[in-house]
Amino acid sequence: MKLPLSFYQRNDAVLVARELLGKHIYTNIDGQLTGGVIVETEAYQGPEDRGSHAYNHRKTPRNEIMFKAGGVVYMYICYGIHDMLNVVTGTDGTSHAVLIRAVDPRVGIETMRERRNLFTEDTRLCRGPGALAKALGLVKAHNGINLLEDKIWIEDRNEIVNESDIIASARVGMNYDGPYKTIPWRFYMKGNKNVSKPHI
DNA sequence: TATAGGATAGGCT
DNA sequence: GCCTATCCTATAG
Repeated sequence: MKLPLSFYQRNDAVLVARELLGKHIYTNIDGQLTGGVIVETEAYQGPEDRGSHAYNHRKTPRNEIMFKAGGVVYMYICYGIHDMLNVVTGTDGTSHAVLIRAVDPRVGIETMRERRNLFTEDTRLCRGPGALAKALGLVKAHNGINLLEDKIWIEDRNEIVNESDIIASARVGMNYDGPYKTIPWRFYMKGNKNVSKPHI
């Protein structure tokens, strides 16, 4: 059921990002099981990718986990407020990763609402990378956790995702010029209400 | 050591 | 649609 290490350790983060759509992500944190279906991802691929923290082989205390073999989690804080969840991919020494940007919530919805302070039906529950990390109970301290352990993991439940239901577009928040600003490495499920804005 | 700015989200106009 | 909280990190001096 859990995706095997071989899924993550391919040296093609763009392919992994696409294939993570429709997979089920779970966390078991503070005794609470929460999870849902991944509906939006972004790929960050290699030292040439100007959008990546590992651009130009940059390796710092923050991002060194990106250089590990695939199948572990890379967590970092954005804008001083939001914890971001990434899945490290590729073989040892590469710096590929996939940012999980949105989840269709399925399990432990009450727990996720409490963590998010949303107490009614609200499509914002896991919409956006900061939102889903908070709903799933993930913080920077979870950096480096292996996806084959029992704190956070991803399962293939044999749900078919049609190619025609996948939209590829430019990644969000790329504030610089060059080809990596517009390269279509963001993937999301067409029409899904849990996909973050902007819808381009 | 100092400082600018970020792979965002939520609230307000 | 615009504004900004909030703080860690990367980078320059």
